[in-house]
Amino acid sequence: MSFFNSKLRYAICAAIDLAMQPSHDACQSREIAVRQGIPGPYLDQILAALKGAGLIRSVRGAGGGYNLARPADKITIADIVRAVLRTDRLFSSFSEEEPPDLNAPGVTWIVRDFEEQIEGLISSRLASTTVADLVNRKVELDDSLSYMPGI
Amino acid sequence: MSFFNSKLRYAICAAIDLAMQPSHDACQSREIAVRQGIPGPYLDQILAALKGAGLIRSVRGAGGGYNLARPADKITIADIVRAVLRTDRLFSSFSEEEPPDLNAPGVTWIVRDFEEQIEGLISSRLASTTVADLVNRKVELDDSLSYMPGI
DNA sequence: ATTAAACCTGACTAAACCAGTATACTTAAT
DNA sequence: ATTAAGTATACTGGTTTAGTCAGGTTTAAT
Repeated sequence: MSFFNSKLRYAICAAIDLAMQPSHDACQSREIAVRQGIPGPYLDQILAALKGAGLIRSVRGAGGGYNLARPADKITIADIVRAVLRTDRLFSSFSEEEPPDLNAPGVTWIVRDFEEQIEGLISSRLASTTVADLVNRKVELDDSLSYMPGI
Repeated sequence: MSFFNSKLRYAICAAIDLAMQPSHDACQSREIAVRQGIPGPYLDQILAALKGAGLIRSVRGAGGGYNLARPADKITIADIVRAVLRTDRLFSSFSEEEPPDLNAPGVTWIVRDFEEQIEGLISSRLASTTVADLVNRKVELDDSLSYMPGI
């Protein structure tokens, strides 16, 4: 079991890739695909989803490409997940639709309630992490690895 | 997207159901299935998985049935998930096998690393919640709902 | 000894989902 | 007009999900 699927991972990678490019020049999907090792046509689908959610902008035609639609610190991972899933909530909520049976919340209800607590945990982490955070993390790691004192 | 699948939910329900029965009398799978609304033959598979992991014990033959193998506060939800998944780790680990490339941890690595942080969050919650906790939660809710002051 | 109630095993299946491919089309710059 | 780029949608092989089903074994009660 792993938490993200490949589509989600690709989408996040693509967003980070765009965030790391010098701004204002549009990035072609082909370049992103090569840099990040994502199958070209599959990436196109993913970029379409990101665009549909307004996270990236595109310029069509020759010399066109993609750009982030907002600063990287205004795009959360939760935004990306929602975009790829084409939904406006991360998890299908249950307790709102099915309030506990008065006098007898079934065992099932208890389990779903617990499940939603975990989902809440996940959601808040996804919503509090931005693309910029991940870019920073990469830069930090790059620095700490290339500067090796004593070598 | 929802976090548990139905098999997992059924397994947790079954464990709670067993925990709520007066101890020492074995519980038949049929009874559990009816009480919790779980398809009979499917529940059998699930109980087999729980038994395989040593979480429940069974007594065969007429008048037989199932019991928790340990006190409910010694069985965590993580135990149940591992049992149903028939694996000994909740999530497939990545960073142990693939350390970051020295001089250049790829974007992919950063994403997987983030993913594992989330997985850690989930794991610790699953491991710190026991079947007894969920039983208690049910009892609390039952009480607070049946005692309605002013009615 | 027989029987019925229970658990055990493994094969099977329809539907959905995943991870892509493939194809045809639109748009814009040269 | 040509070409390089994004857009849209259909398709496909493989896997997973959510079960079902048939048959076998064990045990307790009669």
